[in-house]
Amino acid sequence: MTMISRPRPMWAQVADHLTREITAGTYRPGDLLPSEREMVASFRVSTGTVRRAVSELVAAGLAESQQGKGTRVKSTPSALPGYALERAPRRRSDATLPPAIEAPAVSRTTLTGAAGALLQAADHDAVVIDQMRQDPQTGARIAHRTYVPMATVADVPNAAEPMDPDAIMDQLTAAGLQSLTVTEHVTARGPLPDERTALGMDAAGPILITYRVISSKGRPLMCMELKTSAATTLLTYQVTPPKAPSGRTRASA
Amino acid sequence: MTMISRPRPMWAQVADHLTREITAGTYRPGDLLPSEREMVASFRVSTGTVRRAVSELVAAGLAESQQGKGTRVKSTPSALPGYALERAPRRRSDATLPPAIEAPAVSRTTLTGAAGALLQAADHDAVVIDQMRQDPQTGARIAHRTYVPMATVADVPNAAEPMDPDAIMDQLTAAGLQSLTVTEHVTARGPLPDERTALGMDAAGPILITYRVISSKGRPLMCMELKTSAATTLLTYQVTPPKAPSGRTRASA
DNA sequence: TATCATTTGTTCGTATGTATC
DNA sequence: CGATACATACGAACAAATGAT
Repeated sequence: MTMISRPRPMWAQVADHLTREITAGTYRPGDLLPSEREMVASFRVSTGTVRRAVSELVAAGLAESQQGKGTRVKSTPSALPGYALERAPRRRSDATLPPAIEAPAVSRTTLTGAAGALLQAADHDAVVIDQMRQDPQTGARIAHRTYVPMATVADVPNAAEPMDPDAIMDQLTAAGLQSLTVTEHVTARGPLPDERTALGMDAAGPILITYRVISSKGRPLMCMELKTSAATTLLTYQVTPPKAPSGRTRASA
Repeated sequence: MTMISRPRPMWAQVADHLTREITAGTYRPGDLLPSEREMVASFRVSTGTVRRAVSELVAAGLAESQQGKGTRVKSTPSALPGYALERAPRRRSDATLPPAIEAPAVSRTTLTGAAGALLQAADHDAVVIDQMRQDPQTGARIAHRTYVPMATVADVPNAAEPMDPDAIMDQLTAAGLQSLTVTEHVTARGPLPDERTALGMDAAGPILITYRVISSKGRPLMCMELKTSAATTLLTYQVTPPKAPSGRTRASA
């Protein structure tokens, strides 16, 4: 049982508590959360408070409610959506990131969810490097996280050290890894209460998440995750027009 | 005053009503919406119902609430966020869209919000072509909309007719427009209640929105908007690794 | 500075509807 | 059919921020 104190809204505290229990594995994917009535009893709060907390989890993609059945922990928290819409981008221009406002924090975790799926290394261990960044002009914050699987650390010793995102490619090629490809995935979801505070999101609204995966000959080497408030950030891609429209003037669908 | 019947949840009906009044101009950007108490009185519903409705508008980016002041209509509904994060994509692969499941609907509106800003033609008139698409495998729905400003219609007569997105580039080059560039913008926000039904979103969660702008020599010609449920769709971009890392091995930040 | 009315934010408790098993 | 669980709706009270008096 976790203590519930005053200043932070009680619905947020309940949501935090459930989030911790889910990420800690107390409730495993597919499990049913306690029913609303049970939580009302155990947390000693009203139904509205519990409903608000659960709806935050659902908005964040951690759980799924269904009338008559219950609220179930999502099979893979923040997993990848089923339908992949591939876009056709081309031109290169330096991927500029705003400056860091904190020292990088290095830790180690087990790969789960989207990062695990994209790195094809679910349940494997990885080094994660967290660094908060902020655009001086607009104040927009970006939570930057790099996942480096242990297999990559073995091949590229420097990879586990915090470095500028632009310098990573150089390190990989210096380590002899060839034919590097980069794929970027974009998705969005509602923020968890603690993500909202970390990103300094005053208003409501979802967060944009991009995963940039660097692979060598089809083997994923590392993954860089970018979380920003969708309300303050616009992702922009330069795209090539379909190559030289020679003769194929396709008709309407 | 709009009639409020039963089957659709009352909070959704109130949200729909407010959305119509905002888009119709009854409440202009910057205006305060009626206070919760006033709406409770005028709609004859409870405070909770009004709060739910208003929170939907806020999540969709149409309005902004502030304690002690009121709820204000956002300066530009679904406007562009301030901070632009430019990514560095490269490789081309055909931008595949799932098949259409409805006949295209053509209408005409005034450009506002993000589309108006991106086309640099706010408050100008444009032809809009709506077409719902659906992926057969996953059932993911995509609301596809093309904005063709009247200025472009004048130069490219066929542009105002529904056609396959891939064929548009051909039409533009056939009309003599040169050095075409394509820029794609990605953002996300909470869905309006009617968008949620249109996209068949059962669960909660935000929608991903991409704007693909085609320009000729810096002049925006048209804009294609794509709205999908973020829970079911993953946007994917192929990106070029920074060109030939010759010697510049940048150190950490 | 202090007070007050207004407005949104939070929390409570209850009742009813509806899907699931 | 009944039990369970979430969804909707109601009404009340107090807290906290705001702006004017």
